[in-house]
Amino acid sequence: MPTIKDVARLAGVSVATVSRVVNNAPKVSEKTKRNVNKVMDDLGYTPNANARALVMQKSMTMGVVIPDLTDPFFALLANGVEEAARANKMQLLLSTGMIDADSERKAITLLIEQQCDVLVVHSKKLCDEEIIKLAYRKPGLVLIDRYIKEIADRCVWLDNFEGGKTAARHLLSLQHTEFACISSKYEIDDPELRTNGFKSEIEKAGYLLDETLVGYGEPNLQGGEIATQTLLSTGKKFTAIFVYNDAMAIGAISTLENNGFKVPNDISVLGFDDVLLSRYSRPKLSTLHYPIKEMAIQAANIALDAVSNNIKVPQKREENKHVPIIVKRESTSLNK
Amino acid sequence: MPTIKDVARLAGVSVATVSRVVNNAPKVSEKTKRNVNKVMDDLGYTPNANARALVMQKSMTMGVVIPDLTDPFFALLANGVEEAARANKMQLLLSTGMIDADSERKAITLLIEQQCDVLVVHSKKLCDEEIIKLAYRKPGLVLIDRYIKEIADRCVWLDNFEGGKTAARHLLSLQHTEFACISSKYEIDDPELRTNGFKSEIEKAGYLLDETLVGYGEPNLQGGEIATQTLLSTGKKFTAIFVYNDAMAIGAISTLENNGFKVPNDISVLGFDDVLLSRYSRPKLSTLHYPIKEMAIQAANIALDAVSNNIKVPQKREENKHVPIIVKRESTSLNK
DNA sequence: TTGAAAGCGCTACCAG
DNA sequence: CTGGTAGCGCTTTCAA
Repeated sequence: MPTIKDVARLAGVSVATVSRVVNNAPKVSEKTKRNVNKVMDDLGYTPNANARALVMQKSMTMGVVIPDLTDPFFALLANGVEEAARANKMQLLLSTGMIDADSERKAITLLIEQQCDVLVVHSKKLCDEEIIKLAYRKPGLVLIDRYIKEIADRCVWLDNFEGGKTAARHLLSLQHTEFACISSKYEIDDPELRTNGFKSEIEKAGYLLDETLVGYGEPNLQGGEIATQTLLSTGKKFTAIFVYNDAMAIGAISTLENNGFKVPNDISVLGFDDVLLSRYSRPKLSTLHYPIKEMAIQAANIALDAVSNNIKVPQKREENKHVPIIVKRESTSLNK
Repeated sequence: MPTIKDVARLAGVSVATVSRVVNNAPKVSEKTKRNVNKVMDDLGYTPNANARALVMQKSMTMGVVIPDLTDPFFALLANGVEEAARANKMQLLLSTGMIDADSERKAITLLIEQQCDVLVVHSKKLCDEEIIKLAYRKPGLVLIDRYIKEIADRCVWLDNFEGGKTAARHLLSLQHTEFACISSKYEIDDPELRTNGFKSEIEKAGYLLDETLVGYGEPNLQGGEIATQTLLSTGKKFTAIFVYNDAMAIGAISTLENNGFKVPNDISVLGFDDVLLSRYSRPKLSTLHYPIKEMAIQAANIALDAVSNNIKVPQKREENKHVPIIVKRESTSLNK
């Protein structure tokens, strides 16, 4: 690969001049500019971003850590960060770290080594203290999808409890009174918060959420199918189910229909997330929209602000908290 | 951020020594090693990958360019590259470049500037010559999902024509004789190749593919719905449809069912790609498995070989060509 | 087993 | 408008 020196030599100018035309700095004569550009073209010269980052002390690079690219939810999160990167002429680095604290830590470390200026991190397994420490070390690090009080202005998160309540309100407004709920067995806060929010609003309205009508499963199609089967096997009646996520909800619909129930006529099914899947399901899934892409972009922008120490307006915490909203499609309807 | 010098100073050793313990080079006494490690810990020192890349002349970085992260197909491609990167302790850089040649070129250039050692590129719009030139400049660049004769050993691609034929054979074996086909209106080779392959095999078997029973649409749910509506409006009879991709196929099923046709009982629907979606559809979609993740991993490995000039065994071209295979699920069945 | 120093490719400052 | 040069953080000889 040709370097700036090669260009300088062939163009008969100094490296300083080449640098100037590369970054089109003001004071270069048209003539030399043309000349240098030509040489660069001939040589197929590309500036070395590493060298530049080294001297500039910034890499124009934005990192994101997510558990898994194949999960459409996280792909959308990455997509948001990528868009923010592109908008700021930065390059996206991506690390995946799932399952355990170790791999999450490793993913973050790798990105820090690469000198990412900003870092949008999705981490569920690293403990609070460790993340707080990282956040202090790295001003451009923002946490997404998780709330830690001590660094609240560096977090962008969803109010899952409120989401559960919103779900309940939707179903209640459709005059349902007999509810079931499917949750995830994964050990993170979200499922519990959603279920509790749902339950609290149901009870506030004077109804009950039967303990045995709360099912659990892996947060995917099959998990939804199995959990629904279990719900059905209680023999208890319910006319509406609130499901942890869209994938499980689609599994629920499938099992329900296989057992002779029509969705939504006999039973309404409400998902969560509003991923692509929900629009592809038949009936199209009613769900709660999780604005993950917008949240990702916001996270990136907060980080960007932090590093360019723009007056560093400490964000109002409330603005970093998001609330999912109902997207009513076809899988929920009036109870009759 | 603390640098190697800070560590050296505080540990009372030279930077050379620190470097040795960071890279755990052999000849360092246990004692200094412990000492230096402690200082690094206290300081929260992280090596600067840019500086390292600069002197080592390699970045331990793998780049991938795809059109769009939100498309599950491309997410899976990126996922494959990411896995290869992780397996080789490299970091993943991702650039998106869709729509036009310009943005594809820009995406690739960005990655080259970042000094990615290997580069897996999905590009449909850049012309052959330009890609060939890039491939010569950059030994670690491998093209995925496209075949260019001159650099065949740097390409990993799918035989779309053969895929169309496979689709036909599947439907033929199910005793269908009246066919329709839905293609994509996008201006790339793939749709045409698939349709032509399909047609050729149908005709070989002595049947016809009615020109008016070949529909076109955007390669998404809605495109499939609209195209199917058009097909239906011809009033002509068909018992099997071969659809360009899974998203459109699901749209087709939806429209078919809305018009009173049962899938697969009245009409069989066959998709292409075998993305996640196909398992979430009801009936579950029969489709052709496009091994994009494996192809991505292979592409990364070819690139890796090329840069570490491992005897540089020129790959057998045939090995770089992949053929989709039928995944029979529920949307296709015996014609009766 | 350790240290000194050159140099990777680039930017930015200071001179001219 | 242009050139010379220090130095970004690191690895890697070469000496000690």
